[in-house]
Amino acid sequence: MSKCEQCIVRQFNSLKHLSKDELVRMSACKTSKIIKKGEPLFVEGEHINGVFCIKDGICKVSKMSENGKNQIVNLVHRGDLIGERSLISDEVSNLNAVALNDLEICFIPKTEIIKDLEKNPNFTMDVLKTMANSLKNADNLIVDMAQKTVKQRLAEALLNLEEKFGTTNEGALDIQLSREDIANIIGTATESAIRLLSNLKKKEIIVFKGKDIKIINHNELEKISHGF
Amino acid sequence: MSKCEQCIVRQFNSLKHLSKDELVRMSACKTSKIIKKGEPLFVEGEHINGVFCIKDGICKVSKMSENGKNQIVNLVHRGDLIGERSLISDEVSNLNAVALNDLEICFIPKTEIIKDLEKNPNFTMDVLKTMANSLKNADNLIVDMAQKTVKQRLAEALLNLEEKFGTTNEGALDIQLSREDIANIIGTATESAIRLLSNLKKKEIIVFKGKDIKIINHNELEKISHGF
DNA sequence: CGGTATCTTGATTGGTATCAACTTAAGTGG
DNA sequence: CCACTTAAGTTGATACCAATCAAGATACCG
Repeated sequence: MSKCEQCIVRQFNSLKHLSKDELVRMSACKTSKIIKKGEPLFVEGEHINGVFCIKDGICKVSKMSENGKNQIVNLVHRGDLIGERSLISDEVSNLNAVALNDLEICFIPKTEIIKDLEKNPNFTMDVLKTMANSLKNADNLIVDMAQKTVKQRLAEALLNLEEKFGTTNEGALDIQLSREDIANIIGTATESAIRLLSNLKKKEIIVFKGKDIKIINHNELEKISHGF
Repeated sequence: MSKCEQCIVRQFNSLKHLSKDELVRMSACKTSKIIKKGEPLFVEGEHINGVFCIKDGICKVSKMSENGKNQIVNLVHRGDLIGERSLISDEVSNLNAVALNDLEICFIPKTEIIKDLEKNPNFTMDVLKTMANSLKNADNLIVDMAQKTVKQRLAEALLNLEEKFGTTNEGALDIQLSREDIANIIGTATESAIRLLSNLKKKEIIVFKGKDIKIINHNELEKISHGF
């Protein structure tokens, strides 16, 4: 099994602030796992009791609404930590995490890492920073959901996806989402998302390359997301 | 000027974890202020550089959307801290805070309290806990905004307001909100909010007492918020 | 080569925003 | 105290957006 202290991925998240000693200790108690595409990493109501560090792959974080619809609240990928909240509160998870493609992750039990949270202020401060940033993003998302039209939200989502996940050699978004996933990101019915995507294609703002989506006219998409 | 170490309000937030010494030091550099109803505590784009502790009154925390509409993302009151994020990041505020009624607050400069954040793990952990909880609430709000109808959101908002702010002697919500404020909480046009409130009144689920709102039929309101 | 999941398009319905007119309430100054 | 002004609340009519239902097309998989 690979060692935490040699893991590159760690550089991308709060774990980079752990000392050599702390990493060795962590390495000894962590477990690695492969989650297949479509399989859950954890589900609503589950006790997580630790954090997951994503070594490879993309994971959709979602929540069920009362009417049975799935809302994706975040997409996390290589380098991200997930489940930090379980370190702080003993509540069960309020979110689902499902692999969007094959997922390679490490699980670090709460019992181990909690010591670092108490004794390593650099680590704690970084967790705090990450959480503060998530909170800011969440506030922005609330405003968008409440005030923007579905069309605007789709345009914005496409731009955000490109910024976050980048593009392939051919210029397509480097993330594969079903129409349903896209609908669940922007919070609308699948058919509505499909319809709007199809409109964007007609206007030659985006094109479909097989399963991939490629943005051609960023400028226009930007305009749409701002309500023009 | 009153002293932090004797302040009751402190018991309600993370400051309760500070030591006597820390409080004395804090007391020496804090400033007290009265913000009149309708006046801003801080606005979007401003450098806050400290935290506000609310001694009395209610403050609406909102964010402007691109189309010029105001979305209320939180209501904070007596005992709450606001501006914690300014301790962690040097970014300007992304939110507005406006007094809903006359507001009595203390301001503690970042330069002072940042030391406690670095050296008092109990305090840091409580800030972390508070933030984790805010994040959970924000996720829930995202799902509600994305998936619930305006009618559902109004019903839910009324119940939440009652739970958070309690009721007066006469059983009315112990918070005075304009129709516009209510609309900005649930993320809809003012007229839509008015219409729905008026419907709830017709069905004798709520009544208006002067400026106050009183919930009579909690059961029915609960049902509506769940989509029936 | 079926069979199933995903995708796509059309028609219909209902919810919500918007615009406009009006009523009521809340100051303000004479 | 009244007349005036302004803000806030209310209601109706209309148009637009998005959800839903239904049907068909395309891709995917054993």
